[in-house]
Amino acid sequence: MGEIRILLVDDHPVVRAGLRAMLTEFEGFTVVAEAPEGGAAIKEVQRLAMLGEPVDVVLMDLQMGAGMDGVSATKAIKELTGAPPVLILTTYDTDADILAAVEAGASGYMLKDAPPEQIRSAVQSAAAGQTALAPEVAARLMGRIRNPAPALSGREVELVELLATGMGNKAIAKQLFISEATVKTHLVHIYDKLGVDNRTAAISVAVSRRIIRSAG
Amino acid sequence: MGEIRILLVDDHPVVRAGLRAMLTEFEGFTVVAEAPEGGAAIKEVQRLAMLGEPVDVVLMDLQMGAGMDGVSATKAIKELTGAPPVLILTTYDTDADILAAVEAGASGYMLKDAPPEQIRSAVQSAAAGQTALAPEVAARLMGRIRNPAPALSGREVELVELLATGMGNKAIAKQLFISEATVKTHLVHIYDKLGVDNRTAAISVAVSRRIIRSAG
DNA sequence: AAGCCAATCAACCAATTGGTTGATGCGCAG
DNA sequence: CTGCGCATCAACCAATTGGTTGATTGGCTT
Repeated sequence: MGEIRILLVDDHPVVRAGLRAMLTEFEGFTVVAEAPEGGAAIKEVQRLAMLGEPVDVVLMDLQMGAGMDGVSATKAIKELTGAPPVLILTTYDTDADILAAVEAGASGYMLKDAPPEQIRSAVQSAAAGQTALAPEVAARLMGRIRNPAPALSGREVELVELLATGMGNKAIAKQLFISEATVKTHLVHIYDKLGVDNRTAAISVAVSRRIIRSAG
Repeated sequence: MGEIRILLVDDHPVVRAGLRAMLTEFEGFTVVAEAPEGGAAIKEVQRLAMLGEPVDVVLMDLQMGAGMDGVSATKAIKELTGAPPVLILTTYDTDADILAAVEAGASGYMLKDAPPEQIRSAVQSAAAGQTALAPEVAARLMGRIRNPAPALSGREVELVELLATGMGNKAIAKQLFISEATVKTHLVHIYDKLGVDNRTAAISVAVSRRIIRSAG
Protein backbone atom coordinates (compact mmCIF):
# COMPACT_ATOMS: atom_id res chain seq x y z
CA MET A 1 0.00 0.00 0.00
CA GLY A 2 1.02 3.63 -0.53
CA GLU A 3 1.85 6.50 1.70
CA ILE A 4 -0.08 7.47 4.81
CA ARG A 5 -1.82 10.74 4.07
CA ILE A 6 -1.93 13.08 7.04
CA LEU A 7 -3.86 16.23 7.98
CA LEU A 8 -2.27 18.40 10.68
CA VAL A 9 -4.50 20.51 12.91
CA ASP A 10 -2.77 22.90 15.30
CA ASP A 11 -3.02 26.61 15.90
CA HIS A 12 0.74 27.05 16.24
CA PRO A 13 2.66 27.40 13.00
CA VAL A 14 5.78 26.26 14.80
CA VAL A 15 4.20 23.01 15.91
CA ARG A 16 2.79 22.32 12.46
CA ALA A 17 6.21 22.91 10.93
CA GLY A 18 7.74 20.59 13.51
CA LEU A 19 5.32 17.76 12.86
CA ARG A 20 5.64 18.18 9.13
CA ALA A 21 9.43 18.07 9.31
CA MET A 22 9.40 15.15 11.72
CA LEU A 23 6.92 13.03 9.80
CA THR A 24 8.23 13.61 6.30
CA GLU A 25 11.61 12.42 7.48
CA PHE A 26 10.14 9.01 8.08
CA GLU A 27 9.36 6.72 5.15
CA GLY A 28 5.77 6.42 4.09
CA PHE A 29 4.26 9.61 5.50
CA THR A 30 2.89 12.57 3.57
CA VAL A 31 1.38 15.68 5.06
CA VAL A 32 -1.34 16.54 2.57
CA ALA A 33 -2.92 19.45 4.39
CA GLU A 34 -2.83 21.64 7.49
CA ALA A 35 -5.44 23.58 9.42
CA PRO A 36 -5.09 26.10 12.24
CA GLU A 37 -8.39 25.17 13.94
CA GLY A 38 -11.23 22.66 13.92
CA GLY A 39 -13.56 24.28 11.40
CA ALA A 40 -10.90 24.48 8.71
CA ALA A 41 -9.91 20.89 9.51
CA ILE A 42 -13.41 19.61 8.75
CA LYS A 43 -13.45 21.44 5.45
CA GLU A 44 -10.08 20.00 4.52
CA VAL A 45 -11.24 16.46 5.23
CA GLN A 46 -14.28 16.95 3.01
CA ARG A 47 -12.39 18.75 0.29
CA LEU A 48 -9.75 16.03 0.00
CA ALA A 49 -12.36 13.30 0.09
CA MET A 50 -14.16 14.90 -2.85
CA LEU A 51 -10.91 15.14 -4.78
CA GLY A 52 -10.54 11.40 -4.36
CA GLU A 53 -7.44 11.90 -2.22
CA PRO A 54 -8.87 11.14 1.20
CA VAL A 55 -6.99 11.78 4.42
CA ASP A 56 -5.72 8.66 6.17
CA VAL A 57 -5.06 10.12 9.60
CA VAL A 58 -5.92 13.42 11.28
CA LEU A 59 -3.37 14.68 13.81
CA MET A 60 -5.35 16.97 16.07
CA ASP A 61 -4.38 19.38 18.83
CA LEU A 62 -6.97 19.90 21.55
CA GLN A 63 -6.14 23.40 22.74
CA MET A 64 -6.99 25.77 19.94
CA GLY A 65 -6.63 29.46 20.59
CA ALA A 66 -9.44 30.51 18.29
CA GLY A 67 -12.08 28.71 16.24
CA MET A 68 -13.48 25.25 16.87
CA ASP A 69 -11.77 23.25 19.61
CA GLY A 70 -10.28 19.82 19.09
CA VAL A 71 -12.95 17.76 20.80
CA SER A 72 -15.79 19.33 18.82
CA ALA A 73 -13.85 18.99 15.59
CA THR A 74 -13.11 15.34 16.33
CA LYS A 75 -16.77 14.68 16.99
CA ALA A 76 -17.77 16.42 13.75
CA ILE A 77 -15.19 14.56 11.68
CA LYS A 78 -16.23 11.18 13.05
CA GLU A 79 -19.77 11.90 11.91
CA LEU A 80 -18.71 12.16 8.27
CA THR A 81 -19.01 9.03 6.13
CA GLY A 82 -15.68 7.34 5.62
CA ALA A 83 -14.21 9.39 8.45
CA PRO A 84 -10.46 8.97 8.96
CA PRO A 85 -9.04 8.04 12.36
CA VAL A 86 -8.26 11.03 14.54
CA LEU A 87 -5.11 10.96 16.65
CA ILE A 88 -5.03 13.51 19.43
CA LEU A 89 -1.63 15.10 19.98
CA THR A 90 -1.58 17.57 22.79
CA THR A 91 0.45 19.14 25.53
CA TYR A 92 -1.36 18.04 28.65
CA ASP A 93 -2.38 14.65 29.90
CA THR A 94 -5.40 15.69 31.86
CA ASP A 95 -8.27 13.42 32.78
CA ALA A 96 -11.12 15.47 31.42
CA ASP A 97 -9.39 16.01 28.09
CA ILE A 98 -8.61 12.36 27.58
CA LEU A 99 -12.09 11.17 28.36
CA ALA A 100 -13.74 13.84 26.24
CA ALA A 101 -11.48 13.04 23.30
CA VAL A 102 -12.05 9.29 23.56
CA GLU A 103 -15.79 9.83 23.82
CA ALA A 104 -15.61 12.05 20.75
CA GLY A 105 -14.19 9.10 18.83
CA ALA A 106 -10.44 9.72 18.85
CA SER A 107 -8.38 6.62 18.19
CA GLY A 108 -5.39 7.70 20.17
CA TYR A 109 -3.93 10.27 22.52
CA MET A 110 -0.29 11.25 22.39
CA LEU A 111 1.65 13.93 24.22
CA LYS A 112 3.66 16.50 22.31
CA ASP A 113 6.78 15.86 24.34
CA ALA A 114 6.83 12.24 23.21
CA PRO A 115 9.93 11.11 21.33
CA PRO A 116 9.57 11.17 17.52
CA GLU A 117 9.67 7.41 17.28
CA GLN A 118 6.65 7.10 19.55
CA ILE A 119 4.72 9.61 17.50
CA ARG A 120 5.61 7.78 14.32
CA SER A 121 4.31 4.45 15.56
CA ALA A 122 1.18 6.06 16.92
CA VAL A 123 0.36 7.52 13.52
CA GLN A 124 1.01 4.16 11.94
CA SER A 125 -1.25 2.38 14.41
CA ALA A 126 -3.98 4.92 13.87
CA ALA A 127 -3.74 4.55 10.09
CA ALA A 128 -4.07 0.80 10.53
CA GLY A 129 -7.27 1.35 12.46
CA GLN A 130 -5.75 0.53 15.83
CA THR A 131 -5.81 2.51 19.03
CA ALA A 132 -2.66 4.11 20.41
CA LEU A 133 -2.37 5.67 23.82
CA ALA A 134 0.72 7.20 25.35
CA PRO A 135 1.87 5.14 28.34
CA GLU A 136 1.24 8.01 30.76
CA VAL A 137 -2.21 8.42 29.32
CA ALA A 138 -3.05 4.75 29.35
CA ALA A 139 -2.05 4.47 32.99
CA ARG A 140 -4.28 7.36 33.90
CA LEU A 141 -7.20 5.93 32.02
CA MET A 142 -6.82 2.58 33.72
CA GLY A 143 -6.71 4.19 37.11
CA ARG A 144 -9.78 6.17 36.27
CA ILE A 145 -11.73 3.17 35.07
CA ARG A 146 -10.81 1.03 38.04
CA ASN A 147 -11.61 3.87 40.39
CA PRO A 148 -14.15 6.04 38.63
CA ALA A 149 -14.42 9.58 39.90
CA PRO A 150 -18.03 10.55 40.44
CA ALA A 151 -18.81 13.27 37.95
CA LEU A 152 -20.14 16.58 39.16
CA SER A 153 -23.70 17.33 38.17
CA GLY A 154 -24.36 20.33 35.95
CA ARG A 155 -25.52 22.45 38.80
CA GLU A 156 -22.49 21.50 40.83
CA VAL A 157 -20.16 22.56 38.05
CA GLU A 158 -21.91 25.93 37.90
CA LEU A 159 -21.26 26.26 41.58
CA VAL A 160 -17.59 25.37 41.30
CA GLU A 161 -17.20 27.95 38.58
CA LEU A 162 -18.51 30.68 40.82
CA LEU A 163 -16.50 29.29 43.67
CA ALA A 164 -13.32 29.81 41.70
CA THR A 165 -14.30 33.44 41.26
CA GLY A 166 -13.78 33.87 44.94
CA MET A 167 -17.44 34.53 45.66
CA GLY A 168 -18.82 33.78 49.10
CA ASN A 169 -21.78 31.49 49.66
CA LYS A 170 -24.14 34.43 49.97
CA ALA A 171 -23.07 35.89 46.64
CA ILE A 172 -23.24 32.51 44.94
CA ALA A 173 -26.74 31.99 46.29
CA LYS A 174 -27.86 35.34 44.93
CA GLN A 175 -26.29 34.69 41.56
CA LEU A 176 -27.91 31.28 41.16
CA PHE A 177 -31.25 32.36 42.65
CA ILE A 178 -31.09 29.74 45.39
CA SER A 179 -30.75 29.97 49.14
CA GLU A 180 -27.51 29.99 51.01
CA ALA A 181 -28.53 26.71 52.58
CA THR A 182 -28.72 25.09 49.16
CA VAL A 183 -25.32 26.39 48.26
CA LYS A 184 -23.92 24.72 51.32
CA THR A 185 -25.62 21.46 50.55
CA HIS A 186 -24.18 21.51 47.05
CA LEU A 187 -20.75 22.29 48.41
CA VAL A 188 -20.84 19.31 50.73
CA HIS A 189 -21.70 17.09 47.78
CA ILE A 190 -18.93 18.64 45.74
CA TYR A 191 -16.39 18.11 48.51
CA ASP A 192 -17.47 14.48 48.70
CA LYS A 193 -17.11 13.89 45.00
CA LEU A 194 -13.77 15.62 44.71
CA GLY A 195 -12.42 14.01 47.84
CA VAL A 196 -11.60 17.25 49.62
CA ASP A 197 -13.01 19.10 52.56
CA ASN A 198 -12.92 22.79 51.88
CA ARG A 199 -13.53 25.21 49.07
CA THR A 200 -9.92 26.07 48.40
CA ALA A 201 -8.91 22.48 47.87
CA ALA A 202 -12.00 22.01 45.71
CA ILE A 203 -10.79 24.74 43.38
CA SER A 204 -7.36 23.18 43.12
CA VAL A 205 -8.80 19.80 42.22
CA ALA A 206 -11.34 21.29 39.85
CA VAL A 207 -8.67 23.25 38.02
CA SER A 208 -6.25 20.37 37.78
CA ARG A 209 -8.97 18.01 36.53
CA ARG A 210 -10.02 20.70 34.10
CA ILE A 211 -13.56 20.65 35.40
CA ILE A 212 -13.16 24.39 35.17
CA ARG A 213 -10.58 26.53 33.50
CA SER A 214 -9.03 29.31 35.48
CA ALA A 215 -7.85 31.74 32.78
CA GLY A 216 -5.79 31.57 29.66
CA MET B 1 28.62 39.22 7.82
CA GLY B 2 27.90 35.49 7.90
CA GLU B 3 25.06 33.37 9.12
CA ILE B 4 23.25 33.84 12.42
CA ARG B 5 24.12 30.87 14.60
CA ILE B 6 21.23 29.73 16.74
CA LEU B 7 20.82 27.49 19.80
CA LEU B 8 17.32 26.07 20.34
CA VAL B 9 16.19 25.26 23.87
CA ASP B 10 12.84 23.51 24.24
CA ASP B 11 11.77 20.31 25.92
CA HIS B 12 9.46 19.30 23.06
CA PRO B 13 11.15 17.57 20.14
CA VAL B 14 8.24 18.63 17.96
CA VAL B 15 8.76 22.30 18.69
CA ARG B 16 12.49 22.07 18.14
CA ALA B 17 11.91 20.40 14.79
CA GLY B 18 9.42 23.11 13.90
CA LEU B 19 11.74 25.96 14.71
CA ARG B 20 14.62 24.31 12.95
CA ALA B 21 12.55 23.75 9.82
CA MET B 22 11.12 27.24 9.96
CA LEU B 23 14.41 29.05 10.51
CA THR B 24 16.57 27.13 8.07
CA GLU B 25 14.09 27.98 5.35
CA PHE B 26 15.01 31.61 5.76
CA GLU B 27 18.29 32.91 4.40
CA GLY B 28 21.06 33.52 6.84
CA PHE B 29 20.05 31.30 9.76
CA THR B 30 21.77 28.17 11.02
CA VAL B 31 20.69 26.06 13.94
CA VAL B 32 23.99 24.96 15.41
CA ALA B 33 22.72 23.14 18.49
CA GLU B 34 19.66 22.10 20.46
CA ALA B 35 18.99 21.43 24.11
CA PRO B 36 15.97 19.95 25.88
CA GLU B 37 16.42 21.98 29.09
CA GLY B 38 18.39 24.82 30.65
CA GLY B 39 21.33 22.90 32.03
CA ALA B 40 22.18 21.37 28.69
CA ALA B 41 21.73 24.77 27.05
CA ILE B 42 24.39 26.36 29.24
CA LYS B 43 26.82 23.58 28.43
CA GLU B 44 26.17 23.99 24.71
CA VAL B 45 26.85 27.71 24.86
CA GLN B 46 30.15 27.08 26.61
CA ARG B 47 31.13 24.18 24.41
CA LEU B 48 30.56 26.13 21.19
CA ALA B 49 32.35 29.18 22.54
CA MET B 50 35.40 27.06 23.28
CA LEU B 51 35.32 25.60 19.80
CA GLY B 52 35.51 29.13 18.48
CA GLU B 53 32.04 28.80 16.96
CA PRO B 54 30.03 30.88 19.41
CA VAL B 55 26.25 31.00 19.44
CA ASP B 56 24.76 34.25 18.12
CA VAL B 57 21.25 33.88 19.54
CA VAL B 58 19.66 31.54 22.05
CA LEU B 59 15.99 30.73 21.44
CA MET B 60 14.66 29.72 24.83
CA ASP B 61 11.39 28.22 26.00
CA LEU B 62 10.34 29.11 29.52
CA GLN B 63 8.25 26.10 30.49
CA MET B 64 10.56 23.14 30.76
CA GLY B 65 9.12 19.84 31.93
CA ALA B 66 12.29 18.66 33.62
CA GLY B 67 15.68 20.13 34.34
CA MET B 68 16.53 23.80 34.66
CA ASP B 69 13.76 26.24 33.79
CA GLY B 70 14.11 28.97 31.20
CA VAL B 71 14.44 31.94 33.52
CA SER B 72 17.23 30.34 35.55
CA ALA B 73 19.00 29.26 32.40
CA THR B 74 18.74 32.74 30.93
CA LYS B 75 20.18 34.24 34.07
CA ALA B 76 23.06 31.76 34.05
CA ILE B 77 23.84 32.33 30.38
CA LYS B 78 23.88 36.10 30.77
CA GLU B 79 26.51 35.69 33.48
CA LEU B 80 28.95 34.07 31.07
CA THR B 81 31.50 36.31 29.40
CA GLY B 82 30.55 37.10 25.83
CA ALA B 83 27.04 35.89 26.49
CA PRO B 84 24.78 35.71 23.44
CA PRO B 85 21.39 37.46 23.43
CA VAL B 86 18.58 35.25 24.69
CA LEU B 87 15.24 35.44 22.92
CA ILE B 88 12.36 33.97 24.91
CA LEU B 89 9.87 32.04 22.81
CA THR B 90 7.02 30.68 24.79
CA THR B 91 3.38 29.75 24.78
CA TYR B 92 1.89 32.15 27.28
CA ASP B 93 2.03 35.89 27.55
CA THR B 94 1.72 36.13 31.28
CA ASP B 95 2.86 39.04 33.39
CA ALA B 96 5.01 37.16 35.84
CA ASP B 97 6.82 35.28 33.10
CA ILE B 98 7.61 38.36 31.09
CA LEU B 99 8.95 40.34 33.96
CA ALA B 100 11.02 37.48 35.29
CA ALA B 101 12.49 36.85 31.85
CA VAL B 102 13.32 40.51 31.25
CA GLU B 103 14.91 40.79 34.66
CA ALA B 104 16.94 37.69 33.89
CA GLY B 105 18.39 39.51 30.93
CA ALA B 106 16.35 38.28 27.97
CA SER B 107 16.47 40.56 24.96
CA GLY B 108 13.06 39.66 23.66
CA TYR B 109 9.85 37.78 24.28
CA MET B 110 7.91 36.15 21.45
CA LEU B 111 4.87 33.92 21.50
CA LYS B 112 4.93 30.53 19.83
CA ASP B 113 1.78 31.19 17.91
CA ALA B 114 3.38 34.16 16.19
CA PRO B 115 3.60 34.03 12.39
CA PRO B 116 6.97 32.79 11.07
CA GLU B 117 7.85 36.18 9.67
CA GLN B 118 7.55 37.76 13.09
CA ILE B 119 9.76 35.13 14.63
CA ARG B 120 12.33 35.63 11.87
CA SER B 121 12.61 39.35 12.45
CA ALA B 122 12.75 38.90 16.20
CA VAL B 123 15.73 36.58 15.87
CA GLN B 124 17.38 39.07 13.55
CA SER B 125 16.83 41.93 15.96
CA ALA B 126 18.16 39.91 18.84
CA ALA B 127 21.27 38.97 16.86
CA ALA B 128 21.80 42.65 16.13
CA GLY B 129 21.71 43.37 19.84
CA GLN B 130 18.28 44.95 19.79
CA THR B 131 15.25 44.18 21.88
CA ALA B 132 12.19 42.57 20.33
CA LEU B 133 8.87 42.16 22.08
CA ALA B 134 5.72 40.67 20.63
CA PRO B 135 3.02 43.34 20.29
CA GLU B 136 0.76 41.58 22.79
CA VAL B 137 3.64 41.38 25.19
CA ALA B 138 4.75 44.96 24.73
CA ALA B 139 1.25 46.21 25.36
CA ARG B 140 1.04 44.24 28.56
CA LEU B 141 4.38 45.49 29.75
CA MET B 142 3.38 49.09 29.09
CA GLY B 143 0.15 48.65 30.99
CA ARG B 144 2.05 47.09 33.83
CA ILE B 145 4.59 49.85 34.01
CA ARG B 146 1.99 52.57 33.95
CA ASN B 147 -0.03 50.76 36.54
CA PRO B 148 2.42 48.61 38.42
CA ALA B 149 1.00 45.66 40.30
CA PRO B 150 2.72 45.28 43.64
CA ALA B 151 4.71 42.08 43.44
CA LEU B 152 4.30 39.46 46.11
CA SER B 153 7.31 38.94 48.31
CA GLY B 154 9.00 35.57 48.30
CA ARG B 155 7.41 34.54 51.53
CA GLU B 156 4.03 35.60 50.27
CA VAL B 157 4.38 33.47 47.17
CA GLU B 158 5.21 30.48 49.35
CA LEU B 159 2.03 31.13 51.23
CA VAL B 160 -0.08 31.40 48.12
CA GLU B 161 1.33 28.10 46.93
CA LEU B 162 0.20 26.35 50.06
CA LEU B 163 -3.06 28.24 49.93
CA ALA B 164 -3.80 26.72 46.54
CA THR B 165 -3.31 23.30 48.06
CA GLY B 166 -6.43 23.89 50.07
CA MET B 167 -4.60 23.97 53.36
CA GLY B 168 -6.10 25.89 56.28
CA ASN B 169 -4.24 28.62 58.12
CA LYS B 170 -3.27 26.25 60.89
CA ALA B 171 -1.73 23.75 58.50
CA ILE B 172 0.08 26.47 56.59
CA ALA B 173 1.49 27.84 59.82
CA LYS B 174 2.78 24.42 60.80
CA GLN B 175 4.30 23.82 57.38
CA LEU B 176 6.14 27.15 57.33
CA PHE B 177 7.13 27.05 61.00
CA ILE B 178 5.36 30.30 61.77
CA SER B 179 2.35 31.15 63.90
CA GLU B 180 -1.20 31.24 62.69
CA ALA B 181 -1.21 34.95 63.43
CA THR B 182 1.61 35.50 61.00
CA VAL B 183 -0.16 33.53 58.35
CA LYS B 184 -3.14 35.79 58.72
CA THR B 185 -1.02 38.89 58.50
CA HIS B 186 0.58 37.63 55.33
CA LEU B 187 -2.80 36.82 53.90
CA VAL B 188 -4.07 40.33 54.50
CA HIS B 189 -1.06 41.71 52.67
CA ILE B 190 -1.58 39.26 49.84
CA TYR B 191 -5.24 40.23 49.53
CA ASP B 192 -4.21 43.86 49.36
CA LYS B 193 -1.64 43.30 46.67
CA LEU B 194 -3.87 41.12 44.56
CA GLY B 195 -6.85 43.37 45.00
CA VAL B 196 -9.14 40.70 46.43
CA ASP B 197 -10.60 39.99 49.82
CA ASN B 198 -10.64 36.29 50.42
CA ARG B 199 -8.49 33.25 49.86
CA THR B 200 -10.50 31.76 47.07
CA ALA B 201 -10.32 34.89 44.95
CA ALA B 202 -6.62 35.11 45.74
CA ILE B 203 -6.07 31.68 44.23
CA SER B 204 -7.95 32.63 41.10
CA VAL B 205 -5.88 35.75 40.60
CA ALA B 206 -2.64 33.99 41.46
CA VAL B 207 -3.34 31.23 38.98
CA SER B 208 -4.38 33.57 36.20
CA ARG B 209 -1.33 35.78 36.73
CA ARG B 210 0.75 32.62 36.82
CA ILE B 211 2.18 33.57 40.16
CA ILE B 212 1.60 29.94 40.88
CA ARG B 213 0.86 27.03 38.62
CA SER B 214 -2.00 24.77 39.53
CA ALA B 215 -1.00 21.42 38.00
CA GLY B 216 0.61 20.18 34.86
C1' DA C 1 -45.76 2.11 41.72
C1' DA C 2 -41.48 2.16 44.17
C1' DG C 3 -36.90 3.76 44.47
C1' DC C 4 -33.26 6.83 43.51
C1' DC C 5 -30.95 11.05 42.56
C1' DA C 6 -30.67 16.03 41.76
C1' DA C 7 -32.08 20.16 43.53
C1' DT C 8 -34.14 22.81 46.81
C1' DC C 9 -34.63 24.72 51.70
C1' DA C 10 -34.29 25.23 57.24
C1' DA C 11 -32.12 25.50 61.67
C1' DC C 12 -28.40 24.90 64.49
C1' DC C 13 -23.54 24.64 66.22
C1' DA C 14 -18.54 24.24 65.87
C1' DA C 15 -14.57 25.75 63.55
C1' DT C 16 -12.27 28.64 60.51
C1' DT C 17 -11.42 32.77 58.36
C1' DG C 18 -11.20 37.84 57.88
C1' DG C 19 -10.16 42.48 59.98
C1' DT C 20 -7.99 45.31 63.23
C1' DT C 21 -4.67 47.26 66.31
C1' DG C 22 -0.36 47.17 68.00
C1' DA C 23 4.43 45.65 68.54
C1' DT C 24 9.27 43.68 67.60
C1' DG C 25 13.67 42.72 64.94
C1' DC C 26 16.15 42.87 60.65
C1' DG C 27 18.22 44.51 56.53
C1' DC C 28 18.68 47.82 52.95
C1' DA C 29 18.57 52.47 50.61
C1' DG C 30 18.88 57.24 50.89
C1' DC D 1 21.22 57.39 60.93
C1' DT D 2 16.58 57.26 59.71
C1' DG D 3 13.03 55.42 57.41
C1' DC D 4 10.83 51.77 54.89
C1' DG D 5 9.45 47.23 53.86
C1' DC D 6 9.53 42.35 55.17
C1' DA D 7 8.64 38.91 58.43
C1' DT D 8 7.23 37.77 62.78
C1' DC D 9 3.81 37.47 66.73
C1' DA D 10 -0.56 38.54 70.08
C1' DA D 11 -5.30 39.23 71.28
C1' DC D 12 -9.79 40.07 70.12
C1' DC D 13 -14.23 40.23 67.53
C1' DA D 14 -17.28 39.79 63.55
C1' DA D 15 -18.44 37.17 59.65
C1' DT D 16 -18.16 33.21 57.00
C1' DT D 17 -17.71 28.55 56.29
C1' DG D 18 -18.21 23.61 57.38
C1' DG D 19 -21.03 19.73 59.29
C1' DT D 20 -25.29 17.67 60.48
C1' DT D 21 -30.01 16.33 60.51
C1' DG D 22 -34.15 16.39 58.33
C1' DA D 23 -37.58 17.48 54.74
C1' DT D 24 -39.85 18.50 50.01
C1' DT D 25 -40.23 18.40 45.07
C1' DG D 26 -39.67 16.62 40.34
C1' DG D 27 -37.65 13.54 36.99
C1' DC D 28 -35.92 9.13 35.53
C1' DT D 29 -35.50 4.15 35.87
C1' DT D 30 -36.92 -0.35 36.99
